[in-house]
Amino acid sequence: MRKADRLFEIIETMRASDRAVTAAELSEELGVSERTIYRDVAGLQGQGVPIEGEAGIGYVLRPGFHMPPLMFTLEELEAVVLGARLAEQKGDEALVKAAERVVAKVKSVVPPEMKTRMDQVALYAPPTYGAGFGSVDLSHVRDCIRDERKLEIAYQDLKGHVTERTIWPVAVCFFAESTLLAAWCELRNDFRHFRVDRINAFKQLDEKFNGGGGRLLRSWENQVRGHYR
Amino acid sequence: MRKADRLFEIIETMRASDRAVTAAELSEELGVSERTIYRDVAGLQGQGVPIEGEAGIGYVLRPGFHMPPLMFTLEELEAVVLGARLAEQKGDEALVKAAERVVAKVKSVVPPEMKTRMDQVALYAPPTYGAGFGSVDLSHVRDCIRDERKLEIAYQDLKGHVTERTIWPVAVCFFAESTLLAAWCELRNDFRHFRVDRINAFKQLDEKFNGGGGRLLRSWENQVRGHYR
DNA sequence: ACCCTACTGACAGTATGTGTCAGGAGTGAT
DNA sequence: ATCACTCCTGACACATACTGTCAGTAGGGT
Repeated sequence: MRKADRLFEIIETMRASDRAVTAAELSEELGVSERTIYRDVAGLQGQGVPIEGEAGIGYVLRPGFHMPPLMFTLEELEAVVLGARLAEQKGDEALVKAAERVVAKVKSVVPPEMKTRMDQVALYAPPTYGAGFGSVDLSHVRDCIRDERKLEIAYQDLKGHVTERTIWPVAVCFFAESTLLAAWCELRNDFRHFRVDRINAFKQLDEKFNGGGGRLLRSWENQVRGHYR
Repeated sequence: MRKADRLFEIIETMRASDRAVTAAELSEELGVSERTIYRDVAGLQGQGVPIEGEAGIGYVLRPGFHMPPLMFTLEELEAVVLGARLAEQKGDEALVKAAERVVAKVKSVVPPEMKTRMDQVALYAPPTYGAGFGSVDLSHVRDCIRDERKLEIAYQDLKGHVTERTIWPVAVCFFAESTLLAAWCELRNDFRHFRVDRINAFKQLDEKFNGGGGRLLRSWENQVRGHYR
């Protein structure tokens, strides 16, 4: 149980200090070697804790680690809860958990009298039956979208023909009836939409594609928009 | 780095859940044995985290434990954005605006590099066509639910018969196909569900009902839950 | 140029975490 | 009163993750 709270201590120490904190100071305070401090900090950074280190200076904790109090109106809180409940019905497992945590976090930064209101939000999104994702784990797909990682899929079209394709995943669309994966298809050399329940197999490739920080997403959006009009 | 964030996950999971969480559930979710969960929980309790465990029930995180909530993760931000987009498709006008404001507020507290990510969330909820609300302004209905104000409606049933009822609105349910208003019906002296697109007229009464701060809502939830099983 | 600092890699010993098994005790429903 | 469920504890063996030491690279500030 030593390491677990040492990580916590590191953050607290950085937050308490106004100037930069050196690894040597932390090492002294926590009674471990500097090497361990460097490892711990690397681990924290890997977890997304915004610690910045500069040679010759030390470490500083960039603001944005803790959540500042947010003020929401009653109506906005209802929107948060309804949104989460809808997301819970539509999303994959990881997204469901994320949605629950969002509500919990919002609840914990909101003034006390609002908290009970959040438990009583009278907006419901009942389960949409049979909206399964087949063999595909959507959370992996979302990871690939974020990382701009290529995917190799076996896809079964309307007539039952199976084709293997390498695709650049762009977006996931939650239609009422089905869930689609929008992607650039190397086979067709164009954007295509794949119903996730018809994807028989998928493999995450090491190869990445260059999405240009949302450029590919925008171009897909434009194409879809044009299509719908 | 596995144990450190597992401890954190345990707390988050407990806080996110409204009911008690069993060690088996945690073990499943975190991919470790139950024995490890018991050890972790014991460790957290030793550190002063107010986790209460009761045999036959599970674990609950006693309120009053105020660990400063951490900033949203990427996945949680995705859930916020998806939730808002779904709410925008399902909700009434006021709720749509509220959902937009939620995203704006969340974006304002998130570290800069996350903001661009939020613009690039690749989860879409296309409009569900023909999900109109008829003549009913749902935002008024939601006001009445919050205020525990009675409603007088003219309701057209499946056969086209119109009845006038005084109801105590309890909840709004967003089904894929339609939107329902759950309410205590004074005419039937029981809970009833009204499709909002079949409500011909509705008038907000000055008279209030006593919902007992969510008691009526809970009793409706229980009745529905029983119905579905 | 010099010191301070953040970083990285390799290596070896050990402390620590983990699963399995086995059992005790309390709770709530039937 | 039984049963199913749950929290909880102890023991033990195995694996692995953690740690310190040493050595070296690179960047910042004066």
